[in-house]
Amino acid sequence: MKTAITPTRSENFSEWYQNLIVAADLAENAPVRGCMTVKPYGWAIWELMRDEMDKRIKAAGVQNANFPLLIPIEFFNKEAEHVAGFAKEAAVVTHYRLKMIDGKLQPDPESKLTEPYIIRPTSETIIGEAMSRWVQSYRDLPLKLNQWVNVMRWEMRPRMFLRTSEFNWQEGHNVFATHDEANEDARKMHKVYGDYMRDVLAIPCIMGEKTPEERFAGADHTYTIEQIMQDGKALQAGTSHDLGQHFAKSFGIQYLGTDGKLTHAWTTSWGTSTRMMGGLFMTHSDDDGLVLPPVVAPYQVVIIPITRGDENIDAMNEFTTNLESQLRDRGIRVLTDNSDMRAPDKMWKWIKRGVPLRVEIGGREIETGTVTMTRRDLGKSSRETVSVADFGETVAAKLDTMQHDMFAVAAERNKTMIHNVKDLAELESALSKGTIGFFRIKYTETQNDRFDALIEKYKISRRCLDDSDPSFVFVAKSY
RNA sequence: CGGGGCGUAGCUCAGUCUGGUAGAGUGCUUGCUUUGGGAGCAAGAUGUCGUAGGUUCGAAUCCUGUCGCCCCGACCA
Repeated sequence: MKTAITPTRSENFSEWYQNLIVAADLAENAPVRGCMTVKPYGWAIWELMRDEMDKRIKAAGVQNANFPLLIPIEFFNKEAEHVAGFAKEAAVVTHYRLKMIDGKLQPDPESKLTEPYIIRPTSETIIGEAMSRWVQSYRDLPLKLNQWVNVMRWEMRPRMFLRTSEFNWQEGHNVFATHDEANEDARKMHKVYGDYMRDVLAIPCIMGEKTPEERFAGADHTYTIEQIMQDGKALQAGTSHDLGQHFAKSFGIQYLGTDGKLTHAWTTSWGTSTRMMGGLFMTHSDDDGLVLPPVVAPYQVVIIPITRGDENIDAMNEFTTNLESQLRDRGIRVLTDNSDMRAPDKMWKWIKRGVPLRVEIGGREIETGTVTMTRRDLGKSSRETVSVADFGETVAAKLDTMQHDMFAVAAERNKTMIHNVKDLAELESALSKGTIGFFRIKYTETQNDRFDALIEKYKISRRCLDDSDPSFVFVAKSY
């Protein structure tokens, strides 16, 4: 059978993924190394994802703000572990103007900055500096801030959406009076992320704490959301950190308590990025292209008029206008594709872009007052004809069902991707046989040289501890 | 940053070994016939052969430099 994307997932997953991005018109590689240009269709998906996440962040009592793109190097120096984590991938701004030298525009040597700036890879430091001034008294706490910005990390091996040198994200930074509150907050935002993945992106996740080996540079605890891709690899889709007092001490974030004593505060930070889009695409899509859960589909329904040139265009327009308004009244995003492409080409275009429901309208439907529709996730076999009178209600119900079905299908697949292994021997045996997915093993089994050798040999890593029993750890290959 | 591969039409690539006026498929444009899961025929347009230099009567082709991309490592929120 001919598929819209070649190679197929089973033939070559990573090439399939790259071709998917092109076929669905999501993004392209930018002229700047490691960076991508997100195209309108891709960005429309991001906007829906972002708006939904923003709503949930605000519901958690967080306010949005905006901090500078450039961070003084000295700020990075203040937290030793943090510097070590990001120094190797920092882009540095050293000059502030250009000059024509030998017919070429070059940084003007005269404009060299005495103190260079780093383009933010994350903003703990510059926000920490602000917090040290904003937090004076216990009355200023808790302080909860978030920003939606782009950041830059000089990646050696970029992959669209999954790892790009520049990416967009939200980073939340909260301050509390006590460690208990801070830790509770880190866990709370972790849960916000997990709920979001399930309800909005229809992606089942493994949620848990990072082991000390894998936690964020400068954190006491890192809580992660790990997704399982169709090829069994892990994707870290969001993290929430309990930063202890590290940044508070480095930046002097202190408050005067009711006891009249000056105490260092406790901070958290938590982020999700455009990487989530990569996870969304890799989780649900198939060999014919993108499959989007209705909640984040720019067009939830596309109406495709099938014309032969001999029908009454006015009747057709009247018919589709009625259908559109039925959907708009229910807040459903709909597009009628009146472009002059041939009908089969339109079909494939919207299949590749993952539109949840395709509606076909031709002379047959107009005559009988019916509508024919097909679900993207189930394909041709789900083609069904309903009466115009029930259209809006049927569509709303189908979109809702589809959102849940997509989660269920992914959850079912995840089950087959998680393997319990009792010791290293069993783990190695599975890996050597090419078993894909996550392996659940006693954490203590991974505390030795033999496990380190397996990491080296099979490119695996500890993804996170099992939330239901933290003496177990999940191990997998990752993106 | 190491190892390998590749830069030729919008896209995928042939042509390079063996130097001699730039090619195919697809897409695009136009027309007719078509149209319910990727239509057919016909006509047409499209290039600084990544880039800079060298060798040569002559370079996509040979030589040197350089830039970029992909894959595999190393590195990594």
